[in-house]
Amino acid sequence: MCRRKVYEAGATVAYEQEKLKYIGCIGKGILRMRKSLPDGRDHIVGLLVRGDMFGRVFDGPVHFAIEVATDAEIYMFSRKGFEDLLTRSVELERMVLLNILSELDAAREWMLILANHRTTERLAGFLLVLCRRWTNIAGVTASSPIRIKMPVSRKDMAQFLGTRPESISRAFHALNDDGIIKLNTPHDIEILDFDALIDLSGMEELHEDTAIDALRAGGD
Amino acid sequence: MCRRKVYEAGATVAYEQEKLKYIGCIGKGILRMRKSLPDGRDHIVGLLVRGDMFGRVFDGPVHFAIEVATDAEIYMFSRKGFEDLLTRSVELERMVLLNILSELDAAREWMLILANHRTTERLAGFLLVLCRRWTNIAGVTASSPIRIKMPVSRKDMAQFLGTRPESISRAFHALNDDGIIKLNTPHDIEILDFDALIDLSGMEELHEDTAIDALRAGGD
DNA sequence: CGGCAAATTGAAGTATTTCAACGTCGGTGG
DNA sequence: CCACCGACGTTGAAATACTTCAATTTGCCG
Repeated sequence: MCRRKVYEAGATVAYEQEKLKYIGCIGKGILRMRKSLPDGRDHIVGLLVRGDMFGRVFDGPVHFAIEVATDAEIYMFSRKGFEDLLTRSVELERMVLLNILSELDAAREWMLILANHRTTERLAGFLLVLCRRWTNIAGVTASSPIRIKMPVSRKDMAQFLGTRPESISRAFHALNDDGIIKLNTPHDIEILDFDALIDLSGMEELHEDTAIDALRAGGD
Repeated sequence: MCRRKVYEAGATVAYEQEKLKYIGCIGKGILRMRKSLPDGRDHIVGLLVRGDMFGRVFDGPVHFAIEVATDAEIYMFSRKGFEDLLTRSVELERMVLLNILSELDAAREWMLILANHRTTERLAGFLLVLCRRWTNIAGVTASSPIRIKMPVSRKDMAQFLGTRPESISRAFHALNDDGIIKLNTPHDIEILDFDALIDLSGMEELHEDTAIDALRAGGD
């Protein structure tokens, strides 16, 4: 009932509006959720990392294309089998419910970040989410200082944050010049000042966040 | 186990990070979900209308303040009783799960709208969501043409769409001057051209949306 | 080493923010 | 009943930030 599949970066796992016959669970790697518009514009709606699931339970087609950003390992459950399993196990159904609730939280957090006016503010929020939720998963190393192996291109970040690659680049270098981050290479980034990032992003509650504190302890 | 409460516009039903002892279900009126920042900025994260619920099932505190935008009627379920009920009824738990899934969809749709660059584009998306999901609920009248009694202030819209009240005002008048909407008063708006709104917002899939078609039929 | 895609930089054009001022509406108190 | 006040919406003008387009550099892969 469960198969393991390996994908290479650039592959497409599911297309928009496709009615998937399976539920996917990410074991390794990073996937993009992409929404394409007929006029050529498109947006990255979210990223999926280890433990995240896609393919809708008890419901219609997926609304976004699922693409592989970095080589990935995915566990596929037959949709029917999975639903039967859920139906028989109340505990499992509750776990799935809690999982979806936390995805909802994450989506609302992204909305807050996207509502920031300036690109540097949105980028700050993006980096914080990367650090806080994806430590040791998405190329975030809890070293001293914290080091991020950025898993997506400037263009992907731009589409996600509602701006252009050029603006992302300028925002990165602005943070770099202010001593808030250090750009070793375009995809190798160190976080030097978490509090400055938090102030920029407007996510004040992270000043007391335990996950961030743990990183800060190593990073200062 | 279920109590009905009436609130006046401006009241606060729940504060940020409050651990609610109940689950709320909106019967009438509109509520705002607000995130306040210590530095004075704050954002509207979402609106709640009839049938929407708040207060987290099987989980932690609410992450946003819940405020009353227009006089509202709310049904309160004791949290404990509600969870027991869910535990006993598989069907009910599944309904709640589906409800949360559609909230997740809605949040991702908002993310797409917020990722638009120009204020008029984001406002167009906002108006479409109002029409499509809240017909006959949130002051949207399925007349000919469609008429919206806007339930929130320009400032609230600005905070939600990540801009300033002045820009919202200019965007409204830009749409008005282009003949896409008609501003009777600041809060009494008619939708004249759905397709133009859809093109602006980038939500192309709405060209074939049945809910929009129904409105268009009355409106053209 | 060569070629290509990604990232960066510069400069001009466009959109938004900011600050200030004005108009309108609804409610209050004289 | 009317004048006043305050909140809200609108408008204008200057400052700022972002987009756009073009050119250049960097990094990666064969």
